[in-house]
Amino acid sequence: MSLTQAILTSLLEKPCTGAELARRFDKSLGYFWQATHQQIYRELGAMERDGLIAAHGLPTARGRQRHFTVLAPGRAALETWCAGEGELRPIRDELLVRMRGAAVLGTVDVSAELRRHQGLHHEVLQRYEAIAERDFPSGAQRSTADELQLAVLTAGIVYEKSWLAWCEDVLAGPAGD
Amino acid sequence: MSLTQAILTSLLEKPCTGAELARRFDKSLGYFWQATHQQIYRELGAMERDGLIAAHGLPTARGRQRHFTVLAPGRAALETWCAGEGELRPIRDELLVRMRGAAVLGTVDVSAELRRHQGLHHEVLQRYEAIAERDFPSGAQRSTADELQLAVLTAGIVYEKSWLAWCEDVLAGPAGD
DNA sequence: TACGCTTGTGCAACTTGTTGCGCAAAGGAG
DNA sequence: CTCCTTTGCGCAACAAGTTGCACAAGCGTA
Repeated sequence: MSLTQAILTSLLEKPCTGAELARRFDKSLGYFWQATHQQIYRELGAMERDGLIAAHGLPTARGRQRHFTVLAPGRAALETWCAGEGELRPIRDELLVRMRGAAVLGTVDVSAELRRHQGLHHEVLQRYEAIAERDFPSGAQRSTADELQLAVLTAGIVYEKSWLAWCEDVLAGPAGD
Repeated sequence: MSLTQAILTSLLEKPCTGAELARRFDKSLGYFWQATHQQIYRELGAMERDGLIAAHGLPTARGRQRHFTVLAPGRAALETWCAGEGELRPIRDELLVRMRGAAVLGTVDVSAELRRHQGLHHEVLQRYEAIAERDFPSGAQRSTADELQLAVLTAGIVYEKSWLAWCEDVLAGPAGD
C-alpha cells in the first residue's frame, strides 16, 4: 500500500508527530492520497515495528507526543518502491453510475447534479491553481524536485479541468440538439 | 454504496445470474465502478433480504444458478438514489505518490514509469474509443438514454486523454530545458 | 459408468478505509 | 489550585474490498 510510502515521504520532508502528519495529509499529500488520522496512527505503529521509522517517546504512553523520524531501512524501502511499477487505478465515480442508472430508468434528470459537480470541480481547480501560483510562480528558477512537485500539482489541475470540460460538454450537448 | 445501484441498473437492463453480472461488470459497468464476484454475491444476498430483488432458485442450493430480477422497491430505490447528490471522489494515484517521493529522495528517475503509464492510458483510451465507435457511431440518431450512456463513455475518454496529455507534458517539460 | 473440466455459488479470512468514542497531557481562566 | 478546553494518541467496531479455497452441478469424453 502507498500509505506507507506517503508517510515516509512526508516524514523525510520533516519529522513530526502523528497529528502533524494528519494535518499535512489534509493540506498537501492528501490531494492525491487521502488518509484519516486512524489509518496514519495504525500505519505508524506497523512501520515502527518493522524498523522503518523510530520515535522518541514511549509507545504505550497515551496522550504523549511521539515524534517520528525515518531510519535508513525506511529510506531504502522508499527508494525501492519509488523506482518500481504500479497499476492504473480505474475510474470509480458515483456520478457516472447515476447517469447509467438514469439512462435505464428514463425518468430521472441528472443535469442539476452535473451542474453541481461542475461547481465543485471548479472550486478544487481554483484551490490547485492558487497553490501552483503561490509555490511555483511562473518564470521562477526551479530545481528538479520542484519540477516533480509541480508536475504532481499539474496532474490535479489537468484532472479537474478535464472534468469541467466534460460537464460543460454534456450539459450543452443534448440540450443544444 | 453505489454497488447496490450499479447492480440494480445492470439487472434492469437484463435480469441474470450472479456470474453473468460479474462478467458484465468486467466488460461495461466495471469501467467506472469495479466489483469482484464476491462483492456481487454478498450484495445480491443483502438486496434479496431487503426485498429489492428476487431470485428463482433456492437461496441455499450451492452450485445452483440463481436468476435475479428487480422488484418494484428496487426500482424505486434506484430512482431515488439517481436523483440524489454525491461527493467528489478525490484523486488517489500511486504514480503521484512515487513522484512526490522521488522529489524528496532526489535519487530516483520516474520517467520510465511515466512512459509506461502513457502506454497503459493509451491502451485504455483505444478500448473506449472502439466501444464508442461501435455502439454510438457518429452521425447516428440517438435516444436520450443513448446520450447518457455516451456521456459516461466520453467521461472515460476525456479522462484518459487528459492523463495522456499530462504524461507527455511532464516527459517533455524538464527534458526540454 | 467413471473421470476430469468448466461454471456458478458461496464461505472464511484478511486488508484497507471509516466512524465514534475515550483517555492523557498541556495550557489558559476563574 | 481547580476547572475546562484543546490537542495528541489510540482502542473498538464496522464497512468495503480482496484473495483463496471449497463444494455442487453440468457436460464432454473415454
